[in-house]
This record gives sequence, structure tokens and C-alpha cells, in this order.
Amino acid sequence: MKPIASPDPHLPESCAPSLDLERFLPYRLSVLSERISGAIARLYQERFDLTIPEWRVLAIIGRFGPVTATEVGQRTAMDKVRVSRAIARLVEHGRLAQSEDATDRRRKRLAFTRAGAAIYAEVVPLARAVEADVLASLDPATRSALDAVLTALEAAPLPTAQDRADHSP
Amino acid sequence: MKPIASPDPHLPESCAPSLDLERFLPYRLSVLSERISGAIARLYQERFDLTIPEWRVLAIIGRFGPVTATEVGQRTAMDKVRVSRAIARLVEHGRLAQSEDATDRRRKRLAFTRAGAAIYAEVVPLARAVEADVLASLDPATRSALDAVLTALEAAPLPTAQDRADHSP
DNA sequence: CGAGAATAGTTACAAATGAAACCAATCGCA
DNA sequence: TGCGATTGGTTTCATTTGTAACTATTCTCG
Repeated sequence: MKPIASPDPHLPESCAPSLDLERFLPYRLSVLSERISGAIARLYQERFDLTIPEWRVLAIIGRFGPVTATEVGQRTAMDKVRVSRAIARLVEHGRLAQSEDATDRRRKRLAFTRAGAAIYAEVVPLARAVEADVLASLDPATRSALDAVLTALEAAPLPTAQDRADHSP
Repeated sequence: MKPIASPDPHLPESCAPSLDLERFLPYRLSVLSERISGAIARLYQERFDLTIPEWRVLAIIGRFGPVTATEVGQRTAMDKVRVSRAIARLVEHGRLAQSEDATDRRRKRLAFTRAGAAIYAEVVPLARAVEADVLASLDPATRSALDAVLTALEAAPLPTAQDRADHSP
């Protein structure tokens, strides 16, 4: 792995100031998220055969009680297909029960089965513990800045395709 | 969408303190990352037909010059399959040129073609601009805390499966 | 009422991804 | 040397995911 003189590799040097990926916010977020979510996911995947979308559904039902698929979607930033599939799997595994919504027969109300509630009760402390571990490794100042940073980023407006459609010569 | 009294949905209330997903660090990171990376990705996807893995490869070559696939992998936190495929597509599209490495015939050295360099030169300012927009929406204190927070999180140790294998009754 | 628009949720199909198997070339060392 | 282990990179297969089309039900308003 020895650096070799380049023959003529079309260097863009002059015009483009060469971006440093490791400092690039979206990249950092992506890697970080993949690392942390991935680690936790692997944890409850192995233990409970639970995927991330499934865990999110459980989390919503655990917090808000019986809900519809649409409501889950709104609260989890997942699209309806992903939600639908997570629910299907949870039902298959006997962790959720669907009941007809009397007032609207398109909807299905989702509630824990006993098994689902049991898993939820096991997963929550596990999740909390992992998060606590991560937070514990931050020094107090950083830890207290964390929430503000995330909240601010969450509120940040994002460019849409049109925004930057063409403002160039 | 009217909340209805639950028949008997196995509420775990007592034992599990009901975790709030919206405050849960891994969830927040995941949604945030998806939102920001997604927005940017859509931007250069539409304009240049460039995927995120491809953009990462370009970024590494733009910064470090001709490299091998393995090196790209090390610098981008992507596994070799993903790197391999990104490179294959870039080569197909005439954006990268592969040349045999004289000292090790397994390796292929990757360099921009003229077209690749041109795209890189266009994408970098675009990426920078989007990042700048996001950062600009943070107040100075938060913005200055951002880097420290990310750096700390990146350094945080993560639980492996064994770590939490069994420390229970 | 009743036809068309909207909504809840599922299905179908294509593209992205990851794990493991796989080739080929190189290294390590007896 | 030369043979087994290692490394660079690709291919295969199963899983995941997203887009778009689809079904069924409810809403809207003439």
C-alpha cells in the first residue's frame, strides 16, 4: 500500500477545495447513527429477534397505548410500508393483536399481546442502559450540550431540490 | 382517529417506565441522519445520478488522490462490498479509471477521469453549501458545541453483544 | 342519495444492502 | 523454493427498503 506518483489523474485541485469527508456533517451523522443504532439493534435482534422498525412500533404502543398503523407512522418517522411490515411481523410472532376499529373499518387498532408487553418490558431497560452508557462516556459539559445540539439540528430547515434548482450561470 | 378506551391491551405500565422514543438518542440520531443525508443525497442523485456510496468514493479520491478500494473502505466506514459496487458503477459511468497496480496485481488504483473530476468539482461546493445552510440555522453557542458533541459521541465506546450477554438473575 | 376524492393499509416489483462464499495474487516462513 | 495463510476484490444469495400501484372504506358535497 505504497503511494505512487500519479500518471495524470485529472486532479481538480484548483477549482474544488477538496472536501474533508471526516469533517462533513452529514457523513458524521450517518456513520454515528449507523454505529450506535447498529450496535443496539444487534443487541435486541439477537435476544428477541426484533428489528429496528419493530422495536419502534413497540415503543410507540408502550408509550401511547393502542394505536393505528398510521399513528405509528406519524410518530416514528417511518413510511407506511415499513410500518405495515413491522406490524405484520409482530403480529405473526404473536406480539401484537389487531382488533377492528368499530368506527372505521379500514383501521386496525394495535395492542400488545401478553408476550408483546413482556418483550417491551425487557427491551426498554436494555435500551435505556445502553443509552446511559453512551452518555456516561461524555463529560458533563458535552453531555449537557447534546440535547440542545440535537434539538437545533432537528429544527434546521433543509434544502429541497427546487431550492437549489438553478442559481448558477 | 378518535382515542377509544382499551379493552385490555396488556399494559406493561408498572414494570417498564415507558420510554419516550422522541428523546431516545439512537432514534434521534437515526432520524436526523436520514433527514439530512437524505436531503443532500436526493440533491445530487437528481443532478448527477450519484448515490451516497459513490459520492463518498469521489470525496476520498478528491481529497487523497488515486487510492485502492481497500483504502476507500477504511476511510469511509463502508464495507468492501458496498465500496466495490460503488466503484463499479462509477467506472461504468466513465467517472473513474482503474489502472493496474504494478507492485500488486490484486489491487487496482482508482483515479478520476476528466468527467469524474468535473462532477467532483461541482458536487463539493453544493455539499458545502447545504452544510453551511444547516449550520447557519444554529445559534453560535450551539454551533460551536456541535463539533465537540459529535467528536465525543464518535469516541464513545459501544456495548457489544457479550458486554451485556448476561448480568441478570 | 351518490359519484368522485381522499384515506387506511397491503401488495408487487425493483433497487440497495450485508453475510458468506469465492477467485486470484501475495506473503510468511519452514 | 513452495505450500498454507492472508489479503484485495468480486459474485451469489437472502433480506431490507422504497416507489408505485392496488383494494377497501370513508368522506365530501352537488
